[in-house]
Amino acid sequence: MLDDKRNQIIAAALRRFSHFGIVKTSMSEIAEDIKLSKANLYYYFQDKFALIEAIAYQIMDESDVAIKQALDEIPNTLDTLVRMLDIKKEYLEKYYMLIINLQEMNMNEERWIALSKKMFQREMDTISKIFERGIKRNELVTFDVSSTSELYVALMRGLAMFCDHTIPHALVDRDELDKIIEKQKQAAAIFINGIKKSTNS
Amino acid sequence: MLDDKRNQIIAAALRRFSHFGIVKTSMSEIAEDIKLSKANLYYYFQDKFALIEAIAYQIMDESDVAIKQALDEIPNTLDTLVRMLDIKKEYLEKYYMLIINLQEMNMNEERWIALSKKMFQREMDTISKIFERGIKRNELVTFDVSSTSELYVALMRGLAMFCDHTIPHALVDRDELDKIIEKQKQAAAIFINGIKKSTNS
DNA sequence: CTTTTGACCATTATTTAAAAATAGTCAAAC
DNA sequence: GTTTGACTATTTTTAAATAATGGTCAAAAG
Repeated sequence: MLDDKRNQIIAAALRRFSHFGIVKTSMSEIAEDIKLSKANLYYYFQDKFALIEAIAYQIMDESDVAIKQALDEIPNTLDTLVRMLDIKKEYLEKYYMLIINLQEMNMNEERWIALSKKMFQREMDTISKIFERGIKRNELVTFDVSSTSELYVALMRGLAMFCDHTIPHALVDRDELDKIIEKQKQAAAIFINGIKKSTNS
Repeated sequence: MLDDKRNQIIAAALRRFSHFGIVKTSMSEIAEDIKLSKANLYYYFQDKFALIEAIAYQIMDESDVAIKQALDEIPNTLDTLVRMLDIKKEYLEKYYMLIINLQEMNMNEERWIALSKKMFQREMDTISKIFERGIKRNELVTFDVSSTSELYVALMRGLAMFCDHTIPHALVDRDELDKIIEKQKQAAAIFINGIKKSTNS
């Protein structure tokens, strides 16, 4: 079955990408891993980007499921965001090199920018949902959900990038992950407090 | 006078650094600009770093004066922070290349890291003062000023780095400066609201 | 004693050309 | 519908040669 082969390829690529990164993984290597010729791989995926894109979407879908579950289980807005940060951490650890690479790719090529924007958009949509629920639950004040969730996501990403006070250097240091998450949680708490309906201090 | 020559050198270096950047400016060029031999320049500054450091401190001091003035004129915390962002924007525009370069320098060398940390520290100290005043004025709740101002500065810097939703790429795009400041102001508003004493929504 | 300089060196950047690797194609076979 | 070996065009790596730059120093000038 066509789909099965595609998934096999995706799995092999995912393994290499998340370990060695996108650039350091060649299409031949991926093909060899599952005993295919490179030409055959290109029968299933138009080009390298298409393969990467498929993987990116798969990861996004996968983590969306986990987050949707959290949304059902946790009513409180802040707790949900905190949970979300933990989930994101899991994924970052699991697919480290891949995710890092995805973020700092040939950002002068249309398709890469489009993918990057899509990923940001998906994250924004999730946050929007959480915010909207918070408003409905009368936990948060009314505000422009779109621009605020955009700000929130940018904030969290920026915080990740600017881990210690020295180098920004796009790639998140693996060892500093815990520290980053901690800061993000602290920021989330203040942020939510800043858009919460006041109930006395 | 020794100090006069030093200032002359600093002025010349500042001109070149803020225009062409640190790396693309050679010590010979700076010397030539003010009709000195390179060897003579080294009589006044131990090495290139010492010169850069002197400039960095000068800029920090200069902007500190402007900010201190804002602190005297504006009582409200958020307004003060907004003013601060405007001041920072001015400086960033004025010394663009220099400041950008300063942030992404050989960050594996001790002295650079130290300078970078110092700059962060200075920014943190200013924010701390603003926060402390806000607490004293009974405008803000009581909180750990140190860790919170650290978070605030990191937040703002990260936001600057993560301008549009695509490339993080350490250097702030000059054209996007207005957009960035806008976002920073929005973030500052929510942040302050998040640590403000509630007065009813 | 302070300031200035030309000549000098070591190390780092830049350039260039050749070699190797890689993305992607295609006609033909299975 | 799948699979492949053989092929190209384009990037990446590599390595060597060259140029530029940071930094030193002994000696001269003021």
